[in-house]
Amino acid sequence: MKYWLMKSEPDDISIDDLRDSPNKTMSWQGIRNYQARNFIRDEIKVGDYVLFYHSSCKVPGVVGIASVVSQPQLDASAFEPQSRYFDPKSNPDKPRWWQVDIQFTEKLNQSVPLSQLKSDPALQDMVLVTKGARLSVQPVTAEEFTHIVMLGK
DNA sequence: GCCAACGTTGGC
DNA sequence: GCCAACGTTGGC
Repeated sequence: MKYWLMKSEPDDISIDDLRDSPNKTMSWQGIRNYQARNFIRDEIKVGDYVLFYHSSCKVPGVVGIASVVSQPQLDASAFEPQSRYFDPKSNPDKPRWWQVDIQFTEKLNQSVPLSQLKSDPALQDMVLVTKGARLSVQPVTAEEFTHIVMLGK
């Protein structure tokens, strides 16, 4: 089982939006970065654990836990001209972008802000802290995952 | 709103 | 294949 961190802008989709979705599940559409796409397409498996991260907001940080509940699927929003995620270079014969479904598990009792992640000696090797500042889907170690969840209790 | 960091594009 | 120009992300 693997562990991931996924970012979302809460003004767009927040942890509460995920919790309030049908079956507490959403298709994670709109990934338009190749490195993130490769993780989604090639490495993510059903049952993997996800730290849900709020970015581009007042207090960025980890706010909850989710899990992966589908195999990778084509991201059909790339084919829809009216979609904000439309990509004319992707088409069903030559798909470029992929998605998975994720399901709400729980909201942390207290969110763990980026400032805390950055200052915690146990988390200095996190992709988020080192080089992944702009990567919207990134791997997390089991130790990092457990540690962050503990901080949020 | 600014801007640093980084990714992508495209000319050569 | 290099690299300049440009676009995007995301913290502050």
